[in-house]
Amino acid sequence: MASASNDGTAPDPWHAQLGALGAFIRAQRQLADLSLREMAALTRISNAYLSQVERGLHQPSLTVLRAIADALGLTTDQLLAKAGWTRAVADDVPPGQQANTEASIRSDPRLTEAQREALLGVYRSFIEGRSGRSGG
Amino acid sequence: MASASNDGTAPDPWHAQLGALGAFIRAQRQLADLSLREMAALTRISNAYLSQVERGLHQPSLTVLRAIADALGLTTDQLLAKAGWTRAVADDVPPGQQANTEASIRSDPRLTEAQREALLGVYRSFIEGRSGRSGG
DNA sequence: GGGCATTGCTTGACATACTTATCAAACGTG
DNA sequence: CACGTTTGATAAGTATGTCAAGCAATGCCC
Repeated sequence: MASASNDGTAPDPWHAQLGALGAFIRAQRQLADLSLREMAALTRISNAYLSQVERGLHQPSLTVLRAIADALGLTTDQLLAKAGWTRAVADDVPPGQQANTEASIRSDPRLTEAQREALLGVYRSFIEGRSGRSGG
Repeated sequence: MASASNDGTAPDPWHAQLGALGAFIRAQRQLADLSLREMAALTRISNAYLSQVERGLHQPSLTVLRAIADALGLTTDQLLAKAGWTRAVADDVPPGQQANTEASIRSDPRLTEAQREALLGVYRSFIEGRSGRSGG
Protein backbone atom coordinates (compact mmCIF):
# COMPACT_ATOMS: atom_id res chain seq x y z
CA MET A 1 0.00 0.00 0.00
CA ALA A 2 0.91 3.56 -0.33
CA SER A 3 4.12 2.75 -2.06
CA ALA A 4 5.56 5.85 -3.57
CA SER A 5 5.89 4.33 -6.99
CA ASN A 6 2.89 5.98 -8.51
CA ASP A 7 3.21 9.38 -7.11
CA GLY A 8 3.51 11.39 -10.26
CA THR A 9 5.01 14.28 -8.38
CA ALA A 10 8.63 15.30 -8.50
CA PRO A 11 10.84 12.47 -7.30
CA ASP A 12 12.50 13.93 -4.27
CA PRO A 13 16.06 12.78 -3.82
CA TRP A 14 15.37 11.57 -0.34
CA HIS A 15 14.05 8.37 -1.82
CA ALA A 16 17.46 7.50 -3.11
CA GLN A 17 19.12 8.52 0.11
CA LEU A 18 16.69 6.50 2.12
CA GLY A 19 17.38 3.50 -0.03
CA ALA A 20 21.08 3.81 0.57
CA LEU A 21 20.63 4.30 4.27
CA GLY A 22 18.32 1.35 4.55
CA ALA A 23 20.59 -0.92 2.57
CA PHE A 24 23.50 0.08 4.72
CA ILE A 25 21.62 -0.64 7.90
CA ARG A 26 20.46 -3.97 6.63
CA ALA A 27 23.96 -4.94 5.62
CA GLN A 28 25.29 -3.99 9.01
CA ARG A 29 22.56 -5.86 10.79
CA GLN A 30 23.21 -9.02 8.82
CA LEU A 31 26.89 -8.63 9.43
CA ALA A 32 26.16 -8.62 13.11
CA ASP A 33 24.05 -11.71 12.55
CA LEU A 34 20.93 -10.19 13.96
CA SER A 35 17.36 -10.78 12.98
CA LEU A 36 14.94 -7.91 12.74
CA ARG A 37 13.39 -8.95 16.00
CA GLU A 38 16.69 -9.21 17.80
CA MET A 39 17.65 -5.81 16.62
CA ALA A 40 14.23 -4.56 17.61
CA ALA A 41 14.89 -5.80 21.11
CA LEU A 42 18.22 -4.00 21.19
CA THR A 43 16.92 -0.75 19.83
CA ARG A 44 13.46 -0.79 21.42
CA ILE A 45 12.13 -0.16 17.95
CA SER A 46 9.51 -2.42 16.47
CA ASN A 47 10.74 -4.99 14.00
CA ALA A 48 8.02 -3.82 11.67
CA TYR A 49 9.35 -0.34 11.53
CA LEU A 50 12.93 -1.49 11.24
CA SER A 51 11.91 -3.52 8.24
CA GLN A 52 10.39 -0.51 6.59
CA VAL A 53 13.39 1.64 7.34
CA GLU A 54 15.73 -0.92 5.88
CA ARG A 55 13.71 -0.99 2.71
CA GLY A 56 13.73 2.78 2.44
CA LEU A 57 10.02 3.16 2.98
CA HIS A 58 10.33 5.69 5.74
CA GLN A 59 12.64 8.39 6.93
CA PRO A 60 13.60 7.51 10.49
CA SER A 61 13.80 10.21 13.08
CA LEU A 62 17.03 11.20 14.77
CA THR A 63 16.05 9.24 17.84
CA VAL A 64 15.57 6.08 15.87
CA LEU A 65 18.72 6.58 13.87
CA ARG A 66 20.68 6.97 17.01
CA ALA A 67 19.24 3.84 18.54
CA ILE A 68 20.12 1.90 15.42
CA ALA A 69 23.66 3.19 15.30
CA ASP A 70 23.99 2.35 18.95
CA ALA A 71 22.80 -1.19 18.52
CA LEU A 72 25.05 -1.79 15.55
CA GLY A 73 28.09 -0.39 17.26
CA LEU A 74 28.42 2.42 14.78
CA THR A 75 28.74 6.09 15.34
CA THR A 76 25.83 8.13 14.21
CA ASP A 77 28.16 10.03 11.97
CA GLN A 78 29.00 6.88 10.10
CA LEU A 79 25.35 6.17 9.53
CA LEU A 80 24.47 9.55 8.17
CA ALA A 81 27.63 9.97 6.21
CA LYS A 82 27.07 6.63 4.60
CA ALA A 83 23.64 7.68 3.63
CA GLY A 84 24.87 10.98 2.30
CA TRP A 85 22.91 13.09 4.70
CA THR A 86 25.77 15.07 6.07
CA ARG A 87 27.78 17.24 3.82
CA ALA A 88 31.31 16.34 4.64
CA VAL A 89 33.09 19.51 5.46
CA ALA A 90 36.79 19.17 5.99
CA ASP A 91 36.74 22.06 8.30
CA ASP A 92 38.63 21.46 11.45
CA VAL A 93 39.26 24.24 13.85
CA PRO A 94 42.06 23.51 16.25
CA PRO A 95 41.37 25.51 19.36
CA GLY A 96 44.52 27.43 19.78
CA GLN A 97 44.45 30.17 22.34
CA GLN A 98 40.85 31.19 22.30
CA ALA A 99 40.28 29.73 25.70
CA ASN A 100 39.21 32.63 27.76
CA THR A 101 35.51 32.76 27.06
CA GLU A 102 35.33 29.07 26.42
CA ALA A 103 36.84 28.29 29.77
CA SER A 104 34.40 30.57 31.49
CA ILE A 105 31.48 28.90 29.86
CA ARG A 106 32.83 25.48 30.66
CA SER A 107 33.28 26.23 34.30
CA ASP A 108 30.11 28.16 34.79
CA PRO A 109 28.18 26.37 37.52
CA ARG A 110 24.94 28.01 36.56
CA LEU A 111 24.72 26.17 33.29
CA THR A 112 23.44 22.67 32.78
CA GLU A 113 25.39 20.35 30.55
CA ALA A 114 23.03 20.85 27.66
CA GLN A 115 23.13 24.59 28.03
CA ARG A 116 26.88 24.57 28.27
CA GLU A 117 27.12 22.68 25.04
CA ALA A 118 24.71 24.93 23.28
CA LEU A 119 26.44 28.07 24.43
CA LEU A 120 29.82 26.76 23.43
CA GLY A 121 28.37 25.85 20.09
CA VAL A 122 27.14 29.35 19.54
CA TYR A 123 30.41 30.84 20.59
CA ARG A 124 32.49 28.56 18.43
CA SER A 125 30.31 29.14 15.45
CA PHE A 126 30.91 32.84 15.90
CA ILE A 127 34.63 32.42 15.99
CA GLU A 128 34.74 29.91 13.19
CA GLY A 129 32.71 32.13 10.94
CA ARG A 130 35.37 34.79 11.02
CA SER A 131 38.18 32.47 10.06
CA GLY A 132 36.84 32.17 6.58
CA ARG A 133 34.49 29.63 5.19
CA SER A 134 34.59 27.70 2.02
CA GLY A 135 31.73 28.81 -0.09
CA GLY A 136 30.26 25.59 -1.14
CA MET B 1 1.41 35.70 25.69
CA ALA B 2 3.09 33.26 27.85
CA SER B 3 6.09 32.80 25.65
CA ALA B 4 8.12 32.54 28.77
CA SER B 5 11.19 30.40 28.41
CA ASN B 6 10.35 28.47 31.48
CA ASP B 7 7.20 26.53 31.06
CA GLY B 8 7.68 24.16 33.89
CA THR B 9 7.34 21.20 31.59
CA ALA B 10 8.82 17.82 32.30
CA PRO B 11 12.58 18.01 32.58
CA ASP B 12 13.34 15.14 30.25
CA PRO B 13 16.83 15.26 28.82
CA TRP B 14 15.06 15.27 25.53
CA HIS B 15 13.64 18.65 26.35
CA ALA B 16 16.93 20.12 27.40
CA GLN B 17 18.58 19.13 24.17
CA LEU B 18 15.73 20.49 22.14
CA GLY B 19 15.89 23.71 24.07
CA ALA B 20 19.56 24.02 23.36
CA LEU B 21 19.06 23.29 19.72
CA GLY B 22 16.27 25.81 19.47
CA ALA B 23 18.25 28.48 21.23
CA PHE B 24 21.15 27.89 18.93
CA ILE B 25 19.01 28.14 15.84
CA ARG B 26 17.35 31.26 17.08
CA ALA B 27 20.66 32.89 17.88
CA GLN B 28 21.97 32.06 14.46
CA ARG B 29 18.89 33.35 12.74
CA GLN B 30 18.98 36.61 14.59
CA LEU B 31 22.65 36.93 13.83
CA ALA B 32 21.81 36.64 10.18
CA ASP B 33 19.20 39.30 10.73
CA LEU B 34 16.39 37.14 9.50
CA SER B 35 12.80 37.11 10.62
CA LEU B 36 10.98 33.85 11.05
CA ARG B 37 9.18 34.45 7.79
CA GLU B 38 12.31 35.25 5.89
CA MET B 39 13.92 32.12 7.14
CA ALA B 40 10.76 30.22 6.31
CA ALA B 41 11.06 31.43 2.73
CA LEU B 42 14.66 30.29 2.57
CA THR B 43 14.03 26.89 4.09
CA ARG B 44 10.57 26.23 2.63
CA ILE B 45 9.52 25.47 6.16
CA SER B 46 6.59 27.26 7.69
CA ASN B 47 7.38 30.10 10.03
CA ALA B 48 5.05 28.53 12.52
CA TYR B 49 7.02 25.36 12.69
CA LEU B 50 10.30 27.20 12.80
CA SER B 51 8.97 29.11 15.77
CA GLN B 52 8.13 25.89 17.55
CA VAL B 53 11.47 24.35 16.79
CA GLU B 54 13.28 27.39 18.10
CA ARG B 55 11.33 27.14 21.32
CA GLY B 56 12.11 23.49 21.69
CA LEU B 57 8.56 22.32 21.25
CA HIS B 58 9.34 19.80 18.56
CA GLN B 59 12.11 17.53 17.43
CA PRO B 60 12.77 18.47 13.83
CA SER B 61 13.44 15.78 11.27
CA LEU B 62 16.68 15.44 9.38
CA THR B 63 15.16 17.08 6.35
CA VAL B 64 14.17 20.11 8.32
CA LEU B 65 17.44 20.23 10.17
CA ARG B 66 19.31 20.19 6.93
CA ALA B 67 17.21 22.92 5.39
CA ILE B 68 17.82 25.09 8.42
CA ALA B 69 21.54 24.47 8.41
CA ASP B 70 21.57 25.31 4.76
CA ALA B 71 19.74 28.57 5.17
CA LEU B 72 21.93 29.64 8.04
CA GLY B 73 25.16 28.79 6.32
CA LEU B 74 26.02 26.15 8.86
CA THR B 75 27.06 22.58 8.37
CA THR B 76 24.55 19.91 9.16
CA ASP B 77 26.97 18.51 11.66
CA GLN B 78 26.97 21.69 13.67
CA LEU B 79 23.22 21.53 14.00
CA LEU B 80 23.23 17.83 14.60
CA ALA B 81 25.63 18.28 17.46
CA LYS B 82 23.16 20.58 19.14
CA ALA B 83 20.35 18.21 18.46
CA GLY B 84 21.98 15.74 20.77
CA TRP B 85 23.19 13.66 17.93
CA THR B 86 26.87 13.50 18.70
CA ARG B 87 28.04 12.30 22.04
CA ALA B 88 29.57 15.21 23.84
CA VAL B 89 33.28 14.79 23.99
CA ALA B 90 33.76 16.50 27.27
CA ASP B 91 36.91 18.47 27.23
CA ASP B 92 38.85 19.06 30.37
CA VAL B 93 38.58 22.46 31.84
CA PRO B 94 41.62 23.96 33.52
CA PRO B 95 40.82 24.76 37.13
CA GLY B 96 40.97 28.25 38.42
CA GLN B 97 39.39 29.66 35.34
CA GLN B 98 36.05 29.97 37.01
CA ALA B 99 34.92 33.48 36.53
CA ASN B 100 32.16 35.64 35.40
CA THR B 101 31.01 34.31 32.08
CA GLU B 102 29.25 37.49 31.21
CA ALA B 103 32.38 39.49 31.72
CA SER B 104 34.35 37.12 29.56
CA ILE B 105 31.89 37.44 26.76
CA ARG B 106 31.87 41.19 27.08
CA SER B 107 35.60 41.48 26.90
CA ASP B 108 36.17 38.89 24.21
CA PRO B 109 37.92 40.68 21.35
CA ARG B 110 36.96 37.99 18.89
CA LEU B 111 33.30 38.86 19.01
CA THR B 112 31.61 41.59 17.09
CA GLU B 113 29.02 43.71 18.83
CA ALA B 114 26.17 41.80 17.30
CA GLN B 115 27.67 38.50 18.24
CA ARG B 116 28.36 39.70 21.74
CA GLU B 117 24.75 40.68 22.19
CA ALA B 118 23.46 37.43 20.75
CA LEU B 119 25.69 35.35 22.93
CA LEU B 120 24.79 37.28 26.03
CA GLY B 121 21.17 36.88 25.11
CA VAL B 122 21.46 33.14 24.93
CA TYR B 123 23.43 32.99 28.13
CA ARG B 124 20.97 35.10 30.05
CA SER B 125 18.02 33.14 28.78
CA PHE B 126 19.69 30.04 30.13
CA ILE B 127 20.33 31.21 33.62
CA GLU B 128 17.09 33.08 33.85
CA GLY B 129 14.47 31.30 35.88
CA ARG B 130 16.90 29.20 37.84
CA SER B 131 17.70 32.00 40.23
CA GLY B 132 16.96 31.18 43.84
CA ARG B 133 16.06 27.59 43.02
CA SER B 134 18.44 25.83 45.33
CA GLY B 135 16.27 23.62 47.46
CA GLY B 136 15.54 20.19 46.34
C1' DG C 1 2.19 -36.14 6.17
C1' DG C 2 1.35 -32.68 10.56
C1' DG C 3 3.07 -29.39 14.20
C1' DC C 4 5.94 -25.40 16.11
C1' DA C 5 9.35 -21.85 16.10
C1' DT C 6 11.64 -18.25 13.47
C1' DT C 7 12.24 -15.39 9.53
C1' DG C 8 10.77 -10.93 6.94
C1' DC C 9 6.70 -8.44 5.66
C1' DT C 10 1.88 -6.11 5.72
C1' DT C 11 -2.00 -3.97 7.91
C1' DG C 12 -4.61 -0.75 10.63
C1' DA C 13 -4.47 2.39 14.54
C1' DC C 14 -2.12 6.00 17.01
C1' DA C 15 1.51 9.70 17.97
C1' DT C 16 4.11 13.26 16.29
C1' DA C 17 6.04 16.26 12.73
C1' DC C 18 4.59 19.77 9.76
C1' DT C 19 1.28 23.33 7.23
C1' DT C 20 -2.19 26.75 6.27
C1' DA C 21 -4.81 30.27 8.18
C1' DT C 22 -5.24 33.42 11.81
C1' DC C 23 -4.21 36.15 15.96
C1' DA C 24 -2.46 40.03 19.12
C1' DA C 25 1.26 43.20 19.84
C1' DA C 26 4.75 46.65 18.05
C1' DC C 27 6.15 49.51 14.40
C1' DG C 28 5.49 53.42 11.43
C1' DT C 29 2.34 57.04 8.49
C1' DG C 30 -1.01 60.75 7.98
C1' DC D 1 -6.74 57.87 16.38
C1' DA D 2 -7.42 54.97 11.95
C1' DC D 3 -4.70 52.32 8.70
C1' DG D 4 -1.39 49.09 6.88
C1' DT D 5 2.81 46.32 7.70
C1' DT D 6 5.75 43.27 10.16
C1' DT D 7 6.74 40.60 14.04
C1' DG D 8 6.38 36.10 16.90
C1' DA D 9 2.88 32.88 18.57
C1' DT D 10 -1.39 29.86 18.38
C1' DA D 11 -5.23 26.53 16.40
C1' DA D 12 -6.86 23.13 13.68
C1' DG D 13 -5.94 20.29 10.00
C1' DT D 14 -2.88 17.11 6.97
C1' DA D 15 1.10 14.15 6.24
C1' DT D 16 4.23 10.97 8.04
C1' DG D 17 6.70 8.29 11.54
C1' DT D 18 5.97 4.39 14.76
C1' DC D 19 3.82 0.47 17.03
C1' DA D 20 1.10 -3.87 18.13
C1' DA D 21 -0.81 -7.61 15.97
C1' DG D 22 -1.11 -10.84 12.47
C1' DC D 23 0.20 -13.19 7.81
C1' DA D 24 2.99 -16.16 4.24
C1' DA D 25 7.26 -18.59 3.85
C1' DT D 26 11.14 -21.31 5.59
C1' DG D 27 13.37 -24.83 8.55
C1' DC D 28 13.34 -28.39 12.22
C1' DC D 29 11.52 -32.42 14.75
C1' DC D 30 8.37 -36.15 14.94
